[in-house]
Amino acid sequence: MSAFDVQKMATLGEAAPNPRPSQSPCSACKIRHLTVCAPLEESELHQVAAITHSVELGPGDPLFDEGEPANNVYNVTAGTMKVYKLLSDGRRQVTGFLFPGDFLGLANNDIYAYSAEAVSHSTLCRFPRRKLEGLLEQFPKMEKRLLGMASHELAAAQEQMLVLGRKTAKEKVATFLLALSRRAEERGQPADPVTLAMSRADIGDYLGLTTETVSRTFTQLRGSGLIALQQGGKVELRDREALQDISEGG
Amino acid sequence: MSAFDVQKMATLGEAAPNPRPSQSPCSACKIRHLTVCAPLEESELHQVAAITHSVELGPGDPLFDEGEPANNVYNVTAGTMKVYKLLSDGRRQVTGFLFPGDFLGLANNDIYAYSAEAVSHSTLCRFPRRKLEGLLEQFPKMEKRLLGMASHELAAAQEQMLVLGRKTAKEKVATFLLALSRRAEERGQPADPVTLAMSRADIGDYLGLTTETVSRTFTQLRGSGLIALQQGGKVELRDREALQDISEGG
DNA sequence: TCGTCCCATTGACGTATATCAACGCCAATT
DNA sequence: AATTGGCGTTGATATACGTCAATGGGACGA
Repeated sequence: MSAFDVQKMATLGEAAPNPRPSQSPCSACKIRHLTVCAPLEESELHQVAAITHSVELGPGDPLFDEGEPANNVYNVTAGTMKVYKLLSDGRRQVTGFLFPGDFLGLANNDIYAYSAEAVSHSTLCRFPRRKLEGLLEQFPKMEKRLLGMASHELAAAQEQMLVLGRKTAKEKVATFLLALSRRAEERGQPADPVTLAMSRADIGDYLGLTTETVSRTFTQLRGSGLIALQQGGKVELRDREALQDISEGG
Repeated sequence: MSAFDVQKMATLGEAAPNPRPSQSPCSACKIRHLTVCAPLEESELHQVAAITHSVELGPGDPLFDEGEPANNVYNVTAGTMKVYKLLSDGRRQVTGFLFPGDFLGLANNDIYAYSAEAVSHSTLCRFPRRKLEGLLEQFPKMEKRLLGMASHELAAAQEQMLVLGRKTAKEKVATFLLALSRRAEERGQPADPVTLAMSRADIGDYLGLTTETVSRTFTQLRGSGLIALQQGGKVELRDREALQDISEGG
């Protein structure tokens, strides 16, 4: 068992102190590409760079846990993260997967409402909350940008409620694959084959299914020729139109 | 599917003209109490009043439909609204119930992502989007307030994902009743008995259940002495602690 | 090279909830 | 008073998905 795993188990068992992920100041060069910074002028970027730090996480590393004081917000710059909520008996709901450009850690009270953990090796840009607030005061356009991102997330959350509450397993998986493909495309990555960085268990916890049902549904879609499972967790979408029809309940 | 449902779907099928709800300018007196206006000075309120109109809806009246151009945002001032999304075959997911103080109509592209309809007789304050944007430019603290409200909604949406994806029918209903009670309390209304303005079908579509299962679950909770069903859709919470335990999966 | 562990897959079986159907209540209408 | 329609409740049955269990493969360390 690796040192990493020991650390993780301790975190789960007792309220362990936060892991100490590697950190270094964010370079202005990278800051420029952060989604929240899009509206800023070149001359304003260094003020953002002054308050940020880079964080690096390996697969399975926690970033923060539900209930912790929300001292930071983060922008994903590389890798894949997942955010989730737990019930006391261990049932888990993954509320989202996060990719480069995505934002996390906004909390309306001062406590994180969910836990965040790396799915694959990831890097993030950390904004101390207090300092960020000063920045937002200074740059209302940055605040406007944040509002836009929050609205976007809210719409995604409502869409996911429809998935969780009213779609069948097959429809859920088809919806998931297409959404993942679209998001990959948005980031300029290949939309087909889609890379599934996360495990079947994670997908199940995202879609309100068990790993077994997810697996069976993949098998079923493969049997119908709609997808093909490749090496390295890649999924080829062989018939997007049919998947689209299924995802809409057609 | 009942005749009622068919009729409703027909309304959606053809791009029906918007209902023409009764409208009148919002008085500054009421504006003052709008949640978005909380941060504003007395002297600033009349500028808000200048752009708003009051809208009145009866039970079942639509406010807007998913896919329509999002020309307005609204603040509920009285009554109960519901917002929902539909699948092509009529399956419905209610993504939220809205009470006085709640905001709706924020859309990050220019299209409503969901439909909104009155549950009970309701009044709302309408903000034309373009004019509101000017106002937000002028009052950054109003924008900050909006961001706070959006964050709050986002947290609620994530909580609801946990409910939809991972809770049993009994846990769902217990969670729902407690949440409704808390929200009534926040608005200064009696937390017990809770008034259920919405039908069993609406509750089912909110919790990812059928009306029958909702009904049976109420019956079951009543049988255990945890709730009592009163006249007028009121529910007495006779054992909040037990309900709380159930809602958390204990 | 061989275990070990984790993960994905597959099978057999169980069950929570959906579906289909009937009934009663209440309010509105005639 | 009789009729109608919407809504909530209850019962019988069906089924999609969960649960439990076994197997196999790839990554990793001894």
